[in-house]
Amino acid sequence: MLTAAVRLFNTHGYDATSMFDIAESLGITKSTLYHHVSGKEQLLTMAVDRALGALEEAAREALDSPDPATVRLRRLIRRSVLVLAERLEFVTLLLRVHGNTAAEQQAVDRRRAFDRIVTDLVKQAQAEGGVRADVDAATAARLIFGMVNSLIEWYKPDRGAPESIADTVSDLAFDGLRTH
Amino acid sequence: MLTAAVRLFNTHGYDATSMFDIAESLGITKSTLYHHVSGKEQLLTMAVDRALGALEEAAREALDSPDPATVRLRRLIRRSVLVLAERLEFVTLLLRVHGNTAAEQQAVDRRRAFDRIVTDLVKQAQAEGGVRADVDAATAARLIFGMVNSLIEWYKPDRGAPESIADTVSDLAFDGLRTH
DNA sequence: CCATTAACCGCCCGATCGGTCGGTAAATCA
DNA sequence: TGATTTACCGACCGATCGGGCGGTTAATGG
Repeated sequence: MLTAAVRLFNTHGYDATSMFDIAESLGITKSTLYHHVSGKEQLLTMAVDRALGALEEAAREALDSPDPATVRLRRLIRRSVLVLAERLEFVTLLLRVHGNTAAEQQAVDRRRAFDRIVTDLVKQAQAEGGVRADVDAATAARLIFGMVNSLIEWYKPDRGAPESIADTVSDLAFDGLRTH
Repeated sequence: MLTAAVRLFNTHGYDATSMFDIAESLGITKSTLYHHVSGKEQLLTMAVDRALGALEEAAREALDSPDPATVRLRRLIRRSVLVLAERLEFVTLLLRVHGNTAAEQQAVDRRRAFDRIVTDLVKQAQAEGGVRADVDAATAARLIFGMVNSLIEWYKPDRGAPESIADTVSDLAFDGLRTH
């Protein structure tokens, strides 16, 4: 039921998807749908929670590990790609949310907390000497995760296994396009 | 008038923005707004045209130049960042469009044509030996422009001059995070 | 100065939306 | 078996939306 809603939200947009559409895609009526969920916003909340939960666990791992920041950053990038690939539809919805309601604002705040963790990790990696120090840490963090997050625009299971995509992304993030 | 509409589309979402909202933000009535534009969809079409026009001109430059593909690719990345920064609101709207109407579908098609040009450029650069050949060209193109396109999520004029952001992006794209 | 055009407005319409309510059939449990 | 809960439905409501219509004022040009 949640997955059906998320699929419709992603293909037609959250606002453009009516509760009738969701009910119809499930072969039930709108009334029945309301018997199971409290409203449209709850569907959104549950969906973005599922995405944020996985992302936050990956971030927690990166914080708790005793390894150097550079390897923790690389691992967080890889893990994030895997989360994106595995929960593609939920993360897609999350990344399209823009804080127009209270529930959306909360999701945006949690996303920002994630971004802050990444920025701090980049800063530590720079201090360690593992990452070049001539780029602003916040900018680099945003750009690298811009790369990661772009998966929601193009990733499909037949475009490669999540693990191999994760390798490509972290390779490109650390070594760039140039031949070595 | 167009810019007012685009600003509202970006902050509240296209569907969530009513023609009344747009008219109100201009200090006119809905009737007057309809006297100047044929409808809501025309506003969207005009806005994405303004974004696609600039992007397509950058792509044309990259195609017409006699330089090696590697330098043309780098130039296209830089020019794209500049277009994103200068026409941020229009490109933001463009990148959020998902082909739900005929007009939107046309915009998506033109975006895909742009992506194809980038992929071809990466392929040529790989053939030249200027770009590593161990990553799939289409994947690399999508990831690099995922990085570029992420600007719509965070760029503000006070976060640096467009030119310096363009340098950072192309540096990161070609050389990565690693210290050299 | 008069006719035409452009800019503007108030009022209305049909459609759609999120959500509610009263009630029925089916499952569960004592 | 009888009572209670759960799943389900049709009909309805108030609000909002994109858009249209008829008419008025202001500018323009011969």
